[in-house]
Amino acid sequence: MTEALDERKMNVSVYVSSDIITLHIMSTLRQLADRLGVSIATVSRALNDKPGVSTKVRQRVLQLAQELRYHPNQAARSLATSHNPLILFIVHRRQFSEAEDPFYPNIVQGLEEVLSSEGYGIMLVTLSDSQMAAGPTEVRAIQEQRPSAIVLAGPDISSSFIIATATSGIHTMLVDNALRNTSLPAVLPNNKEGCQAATNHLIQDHGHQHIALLRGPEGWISSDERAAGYLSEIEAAGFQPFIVTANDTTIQTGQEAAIQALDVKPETTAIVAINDAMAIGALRASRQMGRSVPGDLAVVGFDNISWAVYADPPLTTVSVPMLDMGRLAARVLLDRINGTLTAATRTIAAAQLVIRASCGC
Amino acid sequence: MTEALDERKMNVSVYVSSDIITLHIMSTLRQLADRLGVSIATVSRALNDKPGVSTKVRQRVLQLAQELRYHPNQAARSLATSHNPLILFIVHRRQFSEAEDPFYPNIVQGLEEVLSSEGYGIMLVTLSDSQMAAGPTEVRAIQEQRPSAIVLAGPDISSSFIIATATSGIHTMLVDNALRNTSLPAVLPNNKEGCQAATNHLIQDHGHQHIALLRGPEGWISSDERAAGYLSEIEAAGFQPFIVTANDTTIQTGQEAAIQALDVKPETTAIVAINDAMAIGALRASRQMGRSVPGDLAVVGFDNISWAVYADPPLTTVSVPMLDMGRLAARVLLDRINGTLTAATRTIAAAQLVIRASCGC
DNA sequence: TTGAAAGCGCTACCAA
DNA sequence: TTGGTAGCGCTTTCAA
Repeated sequence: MTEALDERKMNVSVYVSSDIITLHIMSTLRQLADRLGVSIATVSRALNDKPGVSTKVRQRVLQLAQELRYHPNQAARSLATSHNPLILFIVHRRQFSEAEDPFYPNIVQGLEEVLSSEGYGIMLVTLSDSQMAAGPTEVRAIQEQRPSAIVLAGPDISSSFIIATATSGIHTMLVDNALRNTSLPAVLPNNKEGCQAATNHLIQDHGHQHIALLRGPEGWISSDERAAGYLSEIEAAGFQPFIVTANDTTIQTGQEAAIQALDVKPETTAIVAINDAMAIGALRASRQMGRSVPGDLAVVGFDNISWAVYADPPLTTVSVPMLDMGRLAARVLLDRINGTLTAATRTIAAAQLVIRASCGC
Repeated sequence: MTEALDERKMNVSVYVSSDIITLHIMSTLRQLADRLGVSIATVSRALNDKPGVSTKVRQRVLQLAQELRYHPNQAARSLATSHNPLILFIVHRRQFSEAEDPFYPNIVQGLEEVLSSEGYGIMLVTLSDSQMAAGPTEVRAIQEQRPSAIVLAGPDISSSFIIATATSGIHTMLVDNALRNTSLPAVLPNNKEGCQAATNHLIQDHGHQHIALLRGPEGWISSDERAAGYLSEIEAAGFQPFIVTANDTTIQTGQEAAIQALDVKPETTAIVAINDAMAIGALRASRQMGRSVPGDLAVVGFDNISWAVYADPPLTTVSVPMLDMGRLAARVLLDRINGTLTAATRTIAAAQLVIRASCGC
């Protein structure tokens, strides 16, 4: 089954596997031009919807491109235009753990959905502590790919890294994070209002007076803002705030924080957790300490992850529309890249209280 | 604060934002060569560790590259070498849902970890039903990026798409899927043995005789293999198998399947679910039907997702090392790309029974 | 050991 | 409306 193939000028790659011989032919502008008897410049214009091509020629080009399944070589295009339609999605690499959501999967999904429709790709990058410390100039993907923009996701990206990236002249935006006193575009959920709603629900609808907050590290914007929402409601009601701060926002730390809260202030009758993971930890802690939820202790979370509804009891929480946040981020990014929008933007996605059983309803 | 800058031949991009002016200079081979008084060919050789450069010159090149923070332009390199160090990670886009794990996040994490250390990037692509039907030639990312390899993840990628991709001459591998009668590399957990261990545990250690299986669609290899594991143990023990097949493997379908199982065969005392999502659904169903777990009904899952331990009761399940599967997949891929390994490989990651409370232990 | 130069496939400018 | 052509930044022959 052998055949003499002149590979030299043919742009043909031959793949041999057991008995199958497949030719994967990628056509080029040159080939289209030759077959049509026109110049590659004309073909390029036609394909890119640029003016200066007669409708007749344009149609013939489009037609043939279709037939030959022509697709431009992105590397060549990037080289010629100095523009790579690629977004880098960067997160901090957590060590030692199969984290629940290492990549904000639903946000990435939303981003991918709209970016791909505009011809952009999305590349995932995780940064170790040392890479983060070394800064963006030491991140290969940034330097070698020359992406159109960078998304920095999560509260655990150092602000020095953020600043270095943003000032390096590359479009940068933040997701689930924001930099104060800065005009960096960011998309965030409506943290404060969401947490106000949750806290208020416990106060107004259930009459709780001793409500503890379980939160993550100071400086993590979501924790800070949600805490602010909690505080404003507690103070408006004239109650004493009681806040336990953990160094991470996981089930584990939530459990520990809840135990501490109930130890220190046994009179606590309700807990607001900064996210669902911590809330689930709190559920766990209360079971462990012999308190029934919601009978002896009400618990509300934040995020509305998919497991929240299956917690025992089903978790009252504040729903964060991750998919939409991804889509929003993509839109902002595209606007920036296209220069449509130059003003600073903080995009806020609506977070909504979803009432289930853990609050006592 | 204005300054006349000749941008023409300078490779300088100017970024102006409020008061800051930052120059992001990307040096090129040409610049290194000029500063050193050597040819770009020499610089290229030195940088790429190729023979034919005196150690003296090589050192000077490396030194200067360091100073100028030189990084090669990947687009130019891809164009020149016809090789793009990029892996496409492709999944099927689920409609209408913020799926729990749209991207196998931990697998992606494992992939990224080892691929990035070898200079490869990983790009995420989701395929709609229509794109899947149209085949790989209609996927822009595949045609335009010319990636080094493609990872097709999940059981819901059509085999026609898989075959078309694999025979198109591009390195292809499967994750959490496999094609029978084919030499396509794939990485999978040890499904059958894992499910045997789980089933066997219910039989031997807990004395169950009426054990139902909740599974996903026929043809989804993980479901098939796990079901085979269940069957072999049930039959070895001389019991009657009882299998409920759902059309997806979610909490929702698990709940429905469990209800159906308990309706049809109320004598069922134990349930093996094909994954943790379905197992959590089963937990839910049994609560709903007034059966306590594990008292009236034992339940075991598969996957050991991070929430399994926090289910009520904590879920006995079979742990699948997602992170390792990603790493393994990356290794296989790199071997393929480098031509180190040409033989077909099915890589099996060890799945292990982890015993918690839902089985009755 | 070095350098010159021919591409890789495309865009964009300048002439015709 | 067209075509010719000079790059984009790099790799890789081929000569020197």
